[in-house]
Formats: sequence, structure tokens, C-alpha cells
Amino acid sequence: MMVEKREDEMEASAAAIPPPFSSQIPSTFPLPGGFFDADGGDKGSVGFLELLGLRDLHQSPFLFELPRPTSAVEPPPATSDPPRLPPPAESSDTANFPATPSSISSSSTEAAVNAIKPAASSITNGDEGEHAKTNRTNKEEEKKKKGQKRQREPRFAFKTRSEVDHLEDGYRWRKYGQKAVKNSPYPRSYYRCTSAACGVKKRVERSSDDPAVVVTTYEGQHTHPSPVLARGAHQPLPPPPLVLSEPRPPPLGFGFPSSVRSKDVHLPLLGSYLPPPPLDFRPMTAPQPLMLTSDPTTAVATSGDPRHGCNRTAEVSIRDHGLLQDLIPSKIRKEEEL
DNA sequence: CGCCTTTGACCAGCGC
DNA sequence: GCGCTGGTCAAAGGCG
Repeated sequence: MMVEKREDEMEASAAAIPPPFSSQIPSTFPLPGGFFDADGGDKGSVGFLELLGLRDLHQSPFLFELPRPTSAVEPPPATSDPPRLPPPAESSDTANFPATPSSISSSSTEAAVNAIKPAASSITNGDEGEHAKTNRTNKEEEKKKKGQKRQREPRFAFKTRSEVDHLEDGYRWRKYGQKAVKNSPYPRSYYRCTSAACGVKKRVERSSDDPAVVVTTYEGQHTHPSPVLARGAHQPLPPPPLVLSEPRPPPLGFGFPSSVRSKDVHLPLLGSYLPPPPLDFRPMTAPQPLMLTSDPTTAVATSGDPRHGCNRTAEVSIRDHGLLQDLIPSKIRKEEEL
């Protein structure tokens, strides 16, 4: 319910564009009422990875440092959006957020800090093996201890246009549940990172509005390297984008284990707010992150209405810039192209 | 055999 | 307090 509401909100905000994370998030992702019109018609062979911009990422790293067009491009809808932004407990966290899209997730920073701890503690308690068995008990205890409603990990919704529900992102996931959701003919699937110590979860559901759109919501932060990476299965990467040389790793990597960040040239910056780097080059059905927005607790990368996309241009765009294309508001891109 | 998905049941949070 | 809904558990079964 609440979640639904929230997601409605976030989708709404996605549609309304100006992301709710007004003040503290310098809107590295301005989304000035524009769609990432990388949506194309004929991109069935475009991999998630590619879409996420593995290509030519280095060409425009600066794009991630888009000058906070915050005020200029996207007036914060502060009035319409409840001030749900967590009080910057992020003095450090947010500060750590480089002027990159990772800022987007900074809105969830507080939640991250607070929420991840319990999970981690339960793990570090040592009874990892029994964890599953005593899970409920532990949960109850934790709740009792907390004396408050359970805290959710920061979430990051990611809309992609894809025929497949479960997008490869370089990590291994185990499905642990599926639920029919209200107001949607499509079930929601729940996945958990298979890594024992990693509590990252993700939900995958199809948009009821547009069945072609898959909404993937990541929750939590990977505490381990991508299994794919670890295996060194793929080293297909272009020279690390300039940004990578930044000594300062994204603090709150959604899906990015800190240990991997430096290696993850793939999505150096995206990694901090996007799903883990899709390292598996399995041909996807053209998942397309098209638009970003966010909620205090949920940053959202959504795909815009396909009708807004310019198919041909999109194809070219993907070729030219990769994911950046998707992440950078078309408006800005146009300016660049001019 | 290990890992994964499926699926029904259970639980907690929230609104009324 | 009750009912609804989302989220999770865990047994069972499938697959490589």
C-alpha cells in the first residue's frame, strides 16, 4: 500500500520530472522535463550493458558532473513534494557523493546508513548459518529492539524497456518470492543477492501502464564484488573513463561493492545509483533506462514514454554515447550536439 | 548434489 | 480492531 503509493509517487514524479530530491540532491540528473529518448525501435540486440553506457562512457564523463541545473533546469517541486528527504545525516555521506549521479541516491543515504546496519549486524553476529532458520526470531527481536517499524534500505527503481523481466546485472540473484500486486496484472518478483553476506534485494515487476517496461527496484548495497567480475569472465572494457581516476569512490554504491569500484570501469559513476554493472553481455531485449527521477527513499530511473522517443535518433544515440544517452536529459544532449 | 524457481502460507504495516 | 496488501519464508520440485 504504502509502497505502492510511494511508487506511484515516484512514477508520478518520474512523469512530472522534477525529481523530488530537491535541496540536498544537486540533481546531477536534472531531468528537465525531458525524456531520455534513447528509446528506439530496433534495438533488440542492444545489451543492457551497452545501454548502461559501457561504450564511450569516457567520452563524456563530465556529463555526470552536470552542473546542478537544479535551479535553472528543474525547479524543485518542494511544495508539492512532501519533505520526505531525510535530514542530511549525510553530512558525510552526501558529502562523499561526488558530483555525480550518485547524488541521486543520496536521498536514500540516511535510510541506507540506518537500514544497512541491522542487516549487517545480524550477519556479523556470527550465526550466519543459522540466520535463515532463526530469521524470524531474529527479526522479531530486532524489531523489539528497535521499537520501531522496520527500516527499509534505500531503494532505487530502475525502469527498463525489455521483454525479459530479470535483467542481467552482473550479480547473481535468487528469487525468493513472487506476489501479485494490486492494480497490476503482472506479478512482482522478489530477488535476493545470492551472496551470503549481501543483503541486497531487488524487485522486478512490469509496469501496468506499459507492459513493455520492467521496473526493477534495487534495495541495499552489495558488499561483495560482482561474481562475474570476480571471475574475470569479462574484461571487455574500454579504457577507464576519466572519472574513474577520481580517488573518491562513490560512497553509496547501489550494487557496487566498494572493493570493485575501482575495477568497475563499466559504470563508474552509475554504479553508485544504478544497478550493478551488467557484466553479462547476454543479449537483452533492449532494456532501456530512459529517465531518472527519484524519491527520498527511491531514486528512479524510468523509461520515458516510447512515444516520446525518437527511434532512429535513439539508435544513433545509443551508438554514439551509450547509456549516457539515457541518463542525460535530451535537452542537454541537444545542447551538446548543437 | 547444489542451486534455483515456484508457490502457498505467514507476518507486519497501514488505512479505515 | 479489522481487513487489505506487500514482503518474506520455506518446502517442494526442477534442472544442469
